[in-house]
Amino acid sequence: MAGRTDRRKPDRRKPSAHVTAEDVARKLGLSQSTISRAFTASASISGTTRARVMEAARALGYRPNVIARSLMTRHTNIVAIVMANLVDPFYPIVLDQLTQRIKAIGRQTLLFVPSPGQDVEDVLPMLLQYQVDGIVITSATLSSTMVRVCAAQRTPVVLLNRYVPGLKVPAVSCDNIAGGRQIADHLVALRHVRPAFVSGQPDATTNLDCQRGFVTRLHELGVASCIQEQGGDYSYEAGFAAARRLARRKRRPDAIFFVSDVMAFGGLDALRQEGMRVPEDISVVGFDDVPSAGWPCFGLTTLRQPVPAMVHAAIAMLDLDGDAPARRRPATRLIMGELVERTSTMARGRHPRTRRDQPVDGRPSLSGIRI
Amino acid sequence: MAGRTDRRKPDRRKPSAHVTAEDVARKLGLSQSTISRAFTASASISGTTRARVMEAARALGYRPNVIARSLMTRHTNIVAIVMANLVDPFYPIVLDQLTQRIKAIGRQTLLFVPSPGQDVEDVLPMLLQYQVDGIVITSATLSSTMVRVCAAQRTPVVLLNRYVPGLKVPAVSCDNIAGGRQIADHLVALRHVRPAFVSGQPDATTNLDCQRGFVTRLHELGVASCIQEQGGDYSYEAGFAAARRLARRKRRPDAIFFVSDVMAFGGLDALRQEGMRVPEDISVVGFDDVPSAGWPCFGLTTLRQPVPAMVHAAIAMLDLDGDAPARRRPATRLIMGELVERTSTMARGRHPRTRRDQPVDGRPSLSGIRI
DNA sequence: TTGAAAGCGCTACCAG
DNA sequence: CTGGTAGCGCTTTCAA
Repeated sequence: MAGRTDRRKPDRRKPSAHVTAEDVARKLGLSQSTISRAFTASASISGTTRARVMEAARALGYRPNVIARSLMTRHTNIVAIVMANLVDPFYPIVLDQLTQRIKAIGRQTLLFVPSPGQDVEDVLPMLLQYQVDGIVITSATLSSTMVRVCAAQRTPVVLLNRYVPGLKVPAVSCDNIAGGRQIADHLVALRHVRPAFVSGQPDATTNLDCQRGFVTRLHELGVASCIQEQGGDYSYEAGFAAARRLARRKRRPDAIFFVSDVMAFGGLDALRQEGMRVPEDISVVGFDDVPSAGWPCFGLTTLRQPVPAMVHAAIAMLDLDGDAPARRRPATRLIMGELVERTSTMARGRHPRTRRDQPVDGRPSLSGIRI
Repeated sequence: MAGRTDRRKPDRRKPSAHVTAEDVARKLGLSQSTISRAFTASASISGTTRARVMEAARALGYRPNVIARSLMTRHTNIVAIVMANLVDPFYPIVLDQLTQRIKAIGRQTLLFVPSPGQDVEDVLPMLLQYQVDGIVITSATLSSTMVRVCAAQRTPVVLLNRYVPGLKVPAVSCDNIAGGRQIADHLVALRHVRPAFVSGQPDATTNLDCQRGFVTRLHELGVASCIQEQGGDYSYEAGFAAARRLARRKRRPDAIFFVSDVMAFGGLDALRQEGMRVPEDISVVGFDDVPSAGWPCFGLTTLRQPVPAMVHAAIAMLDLDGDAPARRRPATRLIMGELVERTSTMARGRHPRTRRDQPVDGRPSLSGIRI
C-alpha cells in the first residue's frame, strides 16, 4: 500500500457541505426545476415562489453551481485576457480597465500570462477548453489558423494594441500612425531639425506605425532625415542604451521620440548621464502616457493612448450580448491618441515662438539634473 | 413578437462544431470511456490505444470539455486572485509571479479586481460559485465569517501581504516589523537623528508593522523621537504631499522612511521642489523595491520585499496537491526582506565612517536635481 | 405556473 | 486494459 502514491487524491474531492437545488426543493416541497427557475431572471415563476426559494436558499447557503450551469448553457460568463508584458506599467493600466469593464458586463476575468518563450497561439486551445465567452489578446498577433479555430468554436476574439494587416480578425489599437504624425508636428513646431526615433520590438505593428507616421510626417514638413535607433524591446534599459548611443554620436539629435514611456525614462536618465540637459539641449517624447510620465522628475511629453476608449471598443467588439449591428463591425478599429505636452520638450532656436520655449507656469525644467 | 427582448439569446448557444468524446469513440470504434481515459494521465490504458485516440482527436479537433470534467471532479484547476491595487507598480509584479506560479502547478488564474468601493468579502461567494481550487487575496483582510464559508466549501484561501492577527487564516507577508527595524538600523548607522516615518493606509497591518519595527528599533538605538506623518494611501501624490509637509516644518527631519516606494518617489520630487538635496540634506528610504527604484533618477534605498518567496509560500499554503505535512502549516508566515542600499541615503556628520558617506563607485548622487 | 424527464460531456466505478 | 452504466448539478423542453 506504500507503493501507491496518489493515495490522498480522492480525498481532495471536496466531499462536503455543498447544497444543491435538490436540497432546496426538498425543503420547500417543490421541484428542482422550480429552484432553477427562481435563479433565472427570465424564467416564468410566481413572485411569491421565487421569494420563498430565495429565502430558503439563503437559509441553506445554496448557490447555483455555475459549472453545472455552464455545461448546459455552453457559456461560462468568463472572458479571457492574454497579456504578456505585466512589467511595463502601461499594461497593468490596461488590465485594470479591462477587468473593470468585463465586470461591468457581468463577466469574470480569466488571466493568462504567457511565459517569456511561450507563443500566444499555444495557449488558445487551453482557453477554448475553458469555454470562455470571449478572448482579449494584448500585444500579440494571431495566425489565420487560430482565427479559424476560434471561429469554429464560436468564441469571439479581439486583439488589443496590435492588429494583423491581412487578416479579418477584430482588433483595437491606438492610431499609431496618427500618433507618430502628431509627435512629428509637435517637434517640428518646436523647430527641431535632427530628430531621432527609438523603436521597441522591431517587428511590432505598434512600432512600425509610429515610425511610419513620424518619419513621413517629418518629410512632409521638410525635415528630411530622421535618425533611426533600434531599442530591441520596450524596457527602461533598452531606452537607456539607445539614448546613450544617440548621445555619443558625432552629430547628436536635438530630439528623441521613444516609442514607449518607459523607454523614454531610460533615455532621460542616459541623456543626463551623458551631460545633456532635457529639454534645453534635447527634447524627449514618449508614447503611452503612463501615470509616472506626469511626475515632475520625468515631466514627459508623450502621446496618450486612449485606454478607456480602446478597452471599451475591444469589449464591445466581442459582442458578448449579441446585440451588435453586425453589418458595420469593422475588422480593425483605430482610436486617436492625444499629445500631452509637459516639460521634456521645448523649442529650439532663439526666437521664442511657442509657449514652451521656456519653462513656464512655475513648472520647473529638468535641466539641473546631473545623473 | 417584437415585445420579446431576449430573442437572440438562444442563438448565442454556440450550436456548432464542437466534437465530443463520443464522436472520437465512434470514429475509432471504441467506447467513450476509453477516450476519456486517454486524456487522463493516471488512467490505465494501453499506449497504442492512447496514441490512436490522440491521433483521432487531433484529426477531429477534439479537446476535452473542462467544464464537464469539473462537474465530476469538483475542481476547476482554477486559482482565483483578488487584487485591488493594480496601479501601484508593486502589485503587477506580484500578479505576474503569481500567475506564473499558478501556471507552474498546472492551474489557470481567475483575476478579480474589486471596484474602489467594493468590499473583498462581497466577491468571495462569486468566486466560490466558480468552484475555484483556491483563492489568493492580496492586501486585504478577511472576516471570520468568510473564513468559515470558505472552509465549509473546502476552498483554501491565503492572504498575501496582509494578515489577520486574531484569525487562523493562512497568510504570507513580508516581515514588516523586521523590515522597519532594518531600516532603523541603516539610518542610525548613517548617524541620522531626526528620522520621519510616512505611513500609507492608516489601518493596514503592513503599515503598522513597519512603523512599529522602525520606531521601537529607533528607541533601542537611542533615537528617541520619530516624526510620524500620515500618507493616507500608498500613492505618489500622498508621498509628495507628506514630504512637503515634512520639509516645511520648522525642524526638518534628516531622513524619511516612506512605507512604499511609490510614495518615496513622490517624496523625492517634493523634497527637491522644496530645495532639499537628496541624500546630502536628507536621506530617503522606501519599501518594496519596485524595478524603478533602481533607476538612476531615483536610486532609492529601499527594503526589498521577497516577492518570489512570498508567492511561492502563498501558493504552497493553498496545498493544492494535498501533499502538505499539514501538521506544521503555520497560520501566518512572515518572510524576511532585504535592505537594498542605493543613492538616496548617505551618512550625516563630517566623519565619514561608512562607504555611503559620499557617492562612490561612479554612481553619481542625485544632488544636482532641482525640480 | 409548475413538475417530470431528458440530457449537457465528462469521470468513475464495476464487471469482464 | 476495456466497455457498460451511473451520475455530477443544472437548464430546458413538454405536459399538466
